Parts: sequence; structure tokens; C-alpha cells
Amino acid sequence: MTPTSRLSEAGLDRVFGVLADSTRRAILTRLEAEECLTISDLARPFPIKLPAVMKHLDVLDEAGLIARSKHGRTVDVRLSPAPLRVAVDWLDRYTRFWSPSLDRLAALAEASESEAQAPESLPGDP
Amino acid sequence: MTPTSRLSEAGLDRVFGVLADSTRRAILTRLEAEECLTISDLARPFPIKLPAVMKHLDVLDEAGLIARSKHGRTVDVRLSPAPLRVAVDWLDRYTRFWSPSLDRLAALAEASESEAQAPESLPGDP
DNA sequence: CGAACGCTACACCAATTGGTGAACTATTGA
DNA sequence: TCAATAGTTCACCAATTGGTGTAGCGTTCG
Repeated sequence: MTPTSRLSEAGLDRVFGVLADSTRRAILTRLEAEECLTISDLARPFPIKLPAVMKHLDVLDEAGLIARSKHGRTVDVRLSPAPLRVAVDWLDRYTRFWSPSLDRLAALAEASESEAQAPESLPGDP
Repeated sequence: MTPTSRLSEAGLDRVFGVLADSTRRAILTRLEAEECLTISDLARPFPIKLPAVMKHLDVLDEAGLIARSKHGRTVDVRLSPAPLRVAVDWLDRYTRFWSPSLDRLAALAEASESEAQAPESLPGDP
């Protein structure tokens, strides 16, 4: 039953799980600003050791939120924000509580965009 | 430094942490549909025991996402979605990656919200 | 009253998480 | 060539998480 929603649930678990850590959020923020960084450069500002950063990168990678490409002995890390969309879509149903106007505008945007994008089944119906 | 952002970070940790669990997401979804439920009624559809549900409710409560009110021997649970906004606001910076139009509409909505209500007037920008 | 009901509290458990230090591989450059 | 550099891997650790069973407490109702 609802195999699609089960998969979506796992995706939501992963994405929200990623975002539930301030270091990982900071990594995403940094990558949004810098476009492309080596792992050492990325790790430098954080008060944790490299292996810890590596684990965060593994988590981010598993959620599809970053892309790593090896060049020589360095690894370039790039943002791959597409999976964040499932989180935004899930949260969208709650925006009506504090801003009904935003809700309507989002619906409008979705309608105008409905020609190009994936169907993406409805979330949150266990 | 930046004591406010430290608090925000903790808030984001809590809210995203709440959302990283499918049972808790389902509880929020159910509460959004039903408005007000007793704990037993809320717990009935889930395949876990009451103490486990109780722990989820504690987590949701701690994040400020639900309100509990005791009436006799029952407890009414209500949705309190305001804290979700910090999550939406955080994610907002990434919407530009897959839908610049939505980004512009959100900015528009925010601008129109700073005065009063119901903008309704939409600029033709396809 | 006393039994059933709704909820809570507690001890306990296995798995996961976020971190460490140390050892290792592979590339680079003097 | 050989040492420094960039990244990876591993074993280990403490704390947290999500769940259980059981026992208890206050309320309602027959």
C-alpha cells in the first residue's frame, strides 16, 4: 500500500534528519555561498576534526544534498539542493496557518509550473 | 557573539529534529486535519504503544508544536504550528535553486504582509 | 464502593549519533 | 626521492533515540 509515500517518508526522514544538525546546516549554507569547496576548506571553520566532518558529508551525500568529485588528491564538494524540495513541499501545507496569502501564491506558482516538473505524490498520509 | 542566532540554531535543531520522524510528522498531519484530539484517539492509528506516543508528544511539546490541556481524565491535544515557521524561513533561501518564480512570489508575499492583509493583486510575470 | 479507563512514570533495551585519536593511502611538490 | 598534504578508514566512546513492559495515579461510571 502506498509504496510511493513510504519512499517519500524515508526521503523526508533523511532530509529533515540532515537539517536537524547545526553543523550540517552550516555546511549547506556555506556551500550555497561558495559554490565549490575542497573538503579541507569546507571543514576549516568548524571546531570539529576532519573525521567528524567526513561523517556529516556522508550523511549529506546519502540524502543527495551534495556532490563530491575527486581531482587529484583533493575532493570538490558542491551543493545539490534538489532533495530539499520534499521538505519545502511537506511544510507548505502549514504555511496557511500564519500567512494565508503566501499559501495562495504558492498554489499559483505551482499551477504555473505544472507543465515541466515531476508529479511528486502527496506527502504525510500514513 | 550572535546570541540570537545561537537560540535560533537550537530552535532549528528542535523543529527539524521533530520533523525527522515519520510518526511525529503523521501526528502533526493528523492534528492539522482534526483540530483537537485526546491522546488515546490520537494514538489509536499508530502501531506503537502509548508510552512511545507519549514520548513523541513530549518532543513535540518541547518544540512548541502542540498544546496540551487536561479535562478530567483526558488530555486534549491541539496543533501549535508557529515554530514551523523558522524551518520554512530557513529553507526559503534554497527555493531559488529550483523555482526562481516561487522565490519572487515569496518575497512579494512577505512585502505585502508587512502592512496588513490580502494582496490578491498579482503582477503578470510569466 | 469498586472496577474500568485515560494517562503518566519508570526501568530497561538495542540501535543510532556525533564525536575522538590513530593509522593508512595516495597525490603533490621541493 | 621523500616529506608534506588531502582524504579515508577504523575502533572506540558517551549520549541520545525510539521503543518496550509494568506499575501507578486520578477520574468516571455502573
